[in-house]
Order: sequence, then C-alpha cells, then structure tokens
Amino acid sequence: MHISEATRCRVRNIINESGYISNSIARGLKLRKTYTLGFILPDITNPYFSEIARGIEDTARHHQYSVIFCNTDDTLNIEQRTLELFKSKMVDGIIFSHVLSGAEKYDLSSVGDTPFVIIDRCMNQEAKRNLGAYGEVYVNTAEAIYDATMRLFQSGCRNIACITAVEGEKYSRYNGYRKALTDKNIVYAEELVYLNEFSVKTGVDGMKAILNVRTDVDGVVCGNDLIAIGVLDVLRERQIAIPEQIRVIGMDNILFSNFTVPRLSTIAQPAYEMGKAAADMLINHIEYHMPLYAKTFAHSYVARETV
Amino acid sequence: MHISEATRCRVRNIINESGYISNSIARGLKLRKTYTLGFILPDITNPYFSEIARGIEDTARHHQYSVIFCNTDDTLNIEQRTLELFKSKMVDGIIFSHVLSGAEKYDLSSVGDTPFVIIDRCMNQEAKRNLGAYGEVYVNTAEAIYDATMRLFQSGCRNIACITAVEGEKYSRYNGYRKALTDKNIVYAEELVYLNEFSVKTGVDGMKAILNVRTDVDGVVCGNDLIAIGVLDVLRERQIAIPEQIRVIGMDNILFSNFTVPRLSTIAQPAYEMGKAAADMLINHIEYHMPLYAKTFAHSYVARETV
DNA sequence: ATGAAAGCGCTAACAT
DNA sequence: ATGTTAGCGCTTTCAT
Repeated sequence: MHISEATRCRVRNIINESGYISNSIARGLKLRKTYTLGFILPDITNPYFSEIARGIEDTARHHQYSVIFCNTDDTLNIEQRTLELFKSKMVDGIIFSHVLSGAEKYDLSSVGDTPFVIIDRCMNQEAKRNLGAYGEVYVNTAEAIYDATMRLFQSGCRNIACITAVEGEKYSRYNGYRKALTDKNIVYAEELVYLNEFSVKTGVDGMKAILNVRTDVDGVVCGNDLIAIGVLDVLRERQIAIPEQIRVIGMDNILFSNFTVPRLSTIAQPAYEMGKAAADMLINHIEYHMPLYAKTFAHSYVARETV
Repeated sequence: MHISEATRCRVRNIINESGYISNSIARGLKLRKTYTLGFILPDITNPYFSEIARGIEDTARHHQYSVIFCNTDDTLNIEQRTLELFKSKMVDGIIFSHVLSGAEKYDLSSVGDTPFVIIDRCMNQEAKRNLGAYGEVYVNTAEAIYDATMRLFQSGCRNIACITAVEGEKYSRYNGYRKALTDKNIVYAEELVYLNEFSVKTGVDGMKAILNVRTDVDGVVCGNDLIAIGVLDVLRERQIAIPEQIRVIGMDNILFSNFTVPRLSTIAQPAYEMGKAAADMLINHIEYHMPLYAKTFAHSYVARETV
C-alpha cells in the first residue's frame, strides 16, 4: 500500500506529539507473534547463567525481541509450569536449561510447536521421543572434565578427587572423570568422589568429606568454578599449599575465578557466546525459517595458578 | 454465575485431556492486565543485580506474575526505549534501576500511569516533577559509605582513598566519603579519589592510579565489592599487606566477597530482600491498591579480614 | 443454567 | 490513495 510522504510525515508527527505507543499485546494476538523469548534457567544468581542471560537478552534486544525469564532451581514442577506459562503467553521461542535429573520423565508436550533450544544441558534419548526439531547449544562437558582430569595427571597427580553435581548420562562431568581414570588405568575410588550440586557449599562440604577419609589427595577436579571456590576455601583454612600439595581445576571461567588466591586454573565455557548463539539460532528460525541444530562450543583451558 | 459440579468436572477433564492452555495474551488484552512485571537494570551480570533479580522473580512467581527484563548498561537511550516497550507490552508494573547520570533530563512520560518502583537508586528532584506516585526501595548508600569511611578512620587510617562510580547527587557514595572527611576535619585530596564505574576494572585502574601519585595511602573505601576485588588484586600483585599496610572496605556483600584473600570486609545491602520488597510493593499496589512508598533498608557492616 | 454477542487494539483483506 | 471491516481468544454483559 502506497502512502504519500506528506501523510507519512503528518502521521509521524501526531504519533510523536500525542505520545501514542502501539499496543503489542493486541498486535501479538492478531499476528500470533509476540516478539518475546522465554528463558528457563536454574538460577540467575549463578554467574555462569547470568552471563548466558546477558548474551540472550543483548541478542534478543538487537532483534527487537524481549525476554521473560524464570528460575527453576532445577525443580521439574516449576519448569513444567513455566513451559505452560510460556505457551499461554505465546512466546515465539524458548531457550532453556532443563532440570538435571529426572529428565527421563520429561513432558515437553506443553511447548506444542513453539520452537526451542536447549542450552548447557543435553536432552537424553527418552525425552527426545515425540519431539519435533529443536536446537541445542552446549559444550561437551564430559570431554571438558576428561581433559581437566588428564591435565591433573600430566601435572603429576595420582590421587585425584572429583567434586561435582549429579547430572544425566550424556556429557556428565562425572563420566568424564571416570573415563580419564579408565584410560589411565587407575582404579576408581568411591571415597574420592563427592556428588551434590553446583554450588560453593558443595565444594566446601565435598572437600572436607574427602579430606576426612583420604589424606593423600593431590588433585581435585571441580564440576564448576563455584565448587572450586569452596574447595580453595577449605584448602586455605587447612593451610594446604596450592598447587604444591593439591592441585585444583575448575570449570566455566566465571569472572571471579580470575581473582581467587591462587588464581584458579579452569576450563572455560564461552557463556556469553552460547547465550548469543541460542538467541540467534532461535530468532533466525522464527524469522527466516532457518533450521534449528545442535551447536557445540569448544572448551578451552585457562592456565592460572592452581594447576 | 453458577455451574454445577458435574459440568465443572467435565470441563476440567476435557481441558486436561486436550492439553488446552488458555491464552493470556487475549486475556491480557481484554482485561488490560498482563500479569507481567518489567525489570530494567544496568547489568544482570553484576552479582548485586542478579541477586535483586532473583528476589523479584521469586516473589513475582509466587503471585503468578512473570517478569521481563532488560539490561541498559546505564544507557539513557536504551532505558527510554525499554520504558516504551514495557508500555507497549502492557506490563502491570515496572521495577527499575535508572541510569546513574543524566537523570535530570529524565523523561518518564512513556510510563504513563503504569505503577513503578525505583530500586537501588534514587530519583532526583527535577525528574520527580510531573510524576505520579511511585515506590522506592533502597539503602542510603551515602550513609553507608560515610560509615565505611568512619570505620577506616577508627581503625587508624589517615590517608583514605575512595574509588567508586559517578552517581547523581542524592545518596551518592562519593558524597558520603566527602562528609566523613569533613566531619573528621581532614582536608580533601583530589588525588585520593578515582571515579568511574562499578566494575573490577575500575578498582584495578583506580588503585594503580592512586598508588602512582600517593604512596602513603593506608585505607581504601570502595563503591562496591567488584571495585574492591580489583583493588585487592592490585594490592596482592604489589605485595602490599592487607590490612597492615592498607585497609580495604567494600560494599554490597556479594557472595564472592566472602572468598577473597584476605576475606573482604564490606557493607552489606540486602539485595534479595530489596528485590522481594520491590515486587511485593508493586503487586500489592496492583492487586489491592495499597500505596507505593519509599522503603529504606538498613545497611550493615560485615567484619572480615580487610579492615 | 446456558448461549449469544460485544469489544479489548491491532492487522490484513477488501471496497471504494 | 484512503476507508471499512472481520477476527485473533478472551471476558463480561445481556438474553434466553
């Protein structure tokens, strides 16, 4: 439809003067498109996820999308309800980090045909059934922890502990640790492993528990940097020299990992880039029907002072 | 309207079986109520704000509200556009941390009659004009930094530096520092002050700059913990003993401030509680017409190892 | 107790 | 080039 420049200008003026702002709720209802993305995550307070969130929101904003978020604390119930909420709010796409365990009972039916991309975590085979296309953005964390463990071996460690969260099968950090042991022909010792959640507290509790049983630990692989911070704290209290007596390696490369004492050696995940990639993939799919796919980011070792 | 229990049950069954989920966009258009809150903040990556965000989202979710967020990086332009976006999306209320400087040119007209509460930052007098009622949730940070500076004096410091961000007049941390100096009859020395932004980089740059000019510094008040982390890092590199040679005090009490070496003494702000209070106030206003008001949270000193 | 219809603000198709 | 209208899915008012 052609509109004269004069009219166009006149209308623009009226709009500016009257302070009129079009109603995108009505627009969304009519167009069946709301220009909003839903983001489900465990906890925005976790620096790794807030970095991802920033990547998502920045990207979304550049494409005129906005993002609505919800913390699940890895609670299946909250996640399911949020999926329904997002459906109800007609989000154009969903980005989510689904719950770690219990994923096999996963019911994604409420997402309907809303395109989604899973970030940071992989969906296991059972849950994939009856699912349409979806995207994935992740780092192969099993490989990452395998590498981390190997680095500890190469630095001379023999009794390597592993403190991480319980996860699903695929890309489980714990499995990466196990594989490294196997490849090195080291017998697995249950008392060197502490599995709980991705938090500082887990690092503290885990390190203490392990030290109570084994005094010969000379290396610790941590599931993420938060855990590593807890580990470092316990080691400092016990005046155990790092890396001389015990070497520690973390994962994520959160901002703060560069400011621990000694500075934490860690496996970096490009969190901001991952968030950006997820949002880009989703928006490209929504706007131009580009296919959703699995995108794996490489991890990288950041050598600092604890290995 | 009365509905028989039988009918009610029959309908419920059909709903469950068919997987029907009501469309809240349509509902929102009709009711002029979307059950969503907008949250404008500088940067979700800042632990202080992610803590606030968590408080807001948790509270909102408990009241069946969801929250849409936007990072402004303290850019007036992005903030203005987001305000318009929120209006367009018919959010029921807005919570925001507005830009630090340039607030006097503030144009809040696009919020219209959407209720809002300002968090963490105070609106100056100019901007307040022509504004309806609004809420405020904050800590008197000028007083907090005044206290912090006084504590340093009481610990024996004489040459106290101040590294913080540039802010508006009211509750400015810098002013708190100035007032402490005045009350102690200490002459103000410009070379002891570094003003930039609330980041680790500012702490690093500021500490280096000040140390270059003054070697007799014996205390540093930091505008927030991020800055303090940068300061601690420089001091460790220069092998300056903390607190023996230089005492450092931070502000916010972010999770990580408890894991620096030495552990950072800081002024705590109850970030989560503040987010919760803001969301509660807003929702109570929306649902029950409770008045919006200014709520001040007390700061508190967390004694650790750097003072 | 149940059904019908109007209208929230917008867009797209159609008529002038 | 401009004006009119139907309908997105919901709630509410009014009829039956």
